[in-house]
Amino acid sequence: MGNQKSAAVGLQRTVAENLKERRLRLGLSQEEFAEVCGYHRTYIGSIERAERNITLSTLDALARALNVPPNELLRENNG
Amino acid sequence: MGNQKSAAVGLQRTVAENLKERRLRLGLSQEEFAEVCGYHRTYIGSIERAERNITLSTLDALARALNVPPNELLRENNG
DNA sequence: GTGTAGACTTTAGTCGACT
DNA sequence: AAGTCGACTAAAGTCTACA
Repeated sequence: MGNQKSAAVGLQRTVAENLKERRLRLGLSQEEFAEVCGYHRTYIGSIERAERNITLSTLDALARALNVPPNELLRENNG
Repeated sequence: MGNQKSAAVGLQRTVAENLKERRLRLGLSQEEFAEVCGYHRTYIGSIERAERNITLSTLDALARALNVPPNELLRENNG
């Protein structure tokens, strides 16, 4: 077997879906949510479009703002 | 409340502990494991020392090499 | 209220050499 | 077999302006 490096687009999509769903559940716009977690509006948008390969610290900040454990954002909701 | 940005050292430690434990369980050295997942030996070492704020793609690569779901590496093992 | 594009700054990730 | 120190390249993250 070769190495295991990948683009991890799947994980990006999972985070994107979970983020959007939970943000809307809180009744927040991207703009409002961005302010809560301290990121720029356009950056939050690009994460929700699964364009971003975010770091642990960003994942943590999103999770805190959503009031969920970080690993929750990586959970696939097939149901 | 202000924004939610953080250094996420807690998450880094969680990943570090899970990675080391599972790598050892597979009977692999850092060097051997590094080759499996396609990263440099010194980089894997620094992740295990919780010095690194890794991205989703790296988390994914580590998880694949360990044959566990990515969110497993973010799970705190207090028990 | 969101998407896109671009220029910019910071940091993740690479690697060799020595301990 | 693992840690540390750099120097380097690639990409994360910031922000403004316009659609």
